[in-house]
Amino acid sequence: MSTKIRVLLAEDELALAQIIKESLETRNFEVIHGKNGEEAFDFFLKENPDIIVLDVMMPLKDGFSVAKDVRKINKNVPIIFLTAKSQTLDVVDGFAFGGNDYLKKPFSMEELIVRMQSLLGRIENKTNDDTIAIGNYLFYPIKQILVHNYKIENLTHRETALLQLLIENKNEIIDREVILKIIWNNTDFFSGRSMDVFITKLRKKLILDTTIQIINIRSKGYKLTC
Amino acid sequence: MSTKIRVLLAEDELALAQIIKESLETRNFEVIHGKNGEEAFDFFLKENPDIIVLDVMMPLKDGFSVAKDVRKINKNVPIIFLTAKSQTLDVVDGFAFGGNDYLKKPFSMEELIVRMQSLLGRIENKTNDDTIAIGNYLFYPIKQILVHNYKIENLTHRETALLQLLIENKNEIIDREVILKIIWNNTDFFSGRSMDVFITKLRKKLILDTTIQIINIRSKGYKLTC
DNA sequence: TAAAGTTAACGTTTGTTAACGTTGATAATG
DNA sequence: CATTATCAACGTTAACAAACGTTAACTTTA
Repeated sequence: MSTKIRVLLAEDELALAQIIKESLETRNFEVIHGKNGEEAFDFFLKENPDIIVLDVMMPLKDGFSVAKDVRKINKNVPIIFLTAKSQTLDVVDGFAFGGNDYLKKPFSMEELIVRMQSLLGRIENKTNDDTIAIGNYLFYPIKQILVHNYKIENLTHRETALLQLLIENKNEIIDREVILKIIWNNTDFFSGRSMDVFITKLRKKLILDTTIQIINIRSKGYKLTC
Repeated sequence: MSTKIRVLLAEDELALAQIIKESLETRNFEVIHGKNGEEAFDFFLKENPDIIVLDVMMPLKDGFSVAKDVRKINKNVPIIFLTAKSQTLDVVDGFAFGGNDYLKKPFSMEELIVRMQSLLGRIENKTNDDTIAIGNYLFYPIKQILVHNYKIENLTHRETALLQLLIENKNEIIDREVILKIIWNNTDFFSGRSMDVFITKLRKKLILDTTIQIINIRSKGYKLTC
């Protein structure tokens, strides 16, 4: 199972396609580019991408039509439409043809990535218990290791326990006291200092994906986001 | 913060309604059942559901009519129509009345659930606290950052809380006292001074889009506009 | 006796307090 | 009636203390 997410991008404006492709590649997506609807559909059949981004207006075969044919074969792969028209009708049509989201041009890369991650997120995080995906790391609590791009980083027991607690409560604040009670079984001053040290250690070991952050909420606790 | 998703189901065929209700409940949805259009609309007003599933043909008030009235009050809640007729015309009408998707009877529960999840996923991402567009900034309350043109600006917890409150009440005045009570849990003189400081900090961090303004209404409170 | 975890020391960040400047509404004055 | 005085509300900056981050020395554990 490769960690890179494979994106099929169907876009006839080559300059735009290039920009999107490069932006996505810097974020560790693999991008397959079809220059028109037919080519895109061919690539879909051959490459089995994880997510599809379709321009609506394209030569040979429009985006809606591609989506319709894709859905005959695969009901799950997320589809995002890019549309220059802003009419509601288009948007509605997109959903009717099996799209999951749409973006009006012009759009920012941030927006596209957010939407993609949202659609992927629902599928992605269903990995099993002894492997947890976190950003573009894989975390194996039982083995006490973090894997990034096939490179293994060993974790100690305390590091593992702390990271697991943070991941189990991803995007939520965990009170300092709660962490201390669970992992150190003790909320005194020195345990607090110790926790700080381990937070530092984890931040260092997670530095290869900058989207992962362990955020401190002063006087409350910590929150892991990605 | 993952409370049950609340579904309003409007369906006059009681046997079918019961099947849908039970299926959804086993999947951890909470279901409110209206036996006709009027009852359904009443429930909508009282219960503020997360998603609405409307049979089109119902006594007293049909599904389209319910959708039309719902949309007067709430433009975001996803609406799915159930229709026995298979004409495209109906479908188009459904979208015209503000529906987001439709299912032809007979349909499988799997299909209904997939459609529901698809719509909920999208909405979650728009209204949910993950990403909020504000002017040409993107605000990520969970990550405590503001992004402008790919440039990241870190926010502290207080800054995040205050900005989120302002954005949630965009274009409306929030009373000083309300802000102080919610964020500082305290309305004394010093908290007031502290709030002033944070208003200044936010204004500075939002300076890259001059259309965004935090306006003071003397002796009342603040209003964020953009 | 290495490796893991804790303690200690010190640097950095965050939120509060304080001091003072600016603005706007109302009242007093010529 | 226009001008000025006054005062409270708000804005801005900086100083400060507490919380947190980081590094390294030290102690414990397997």
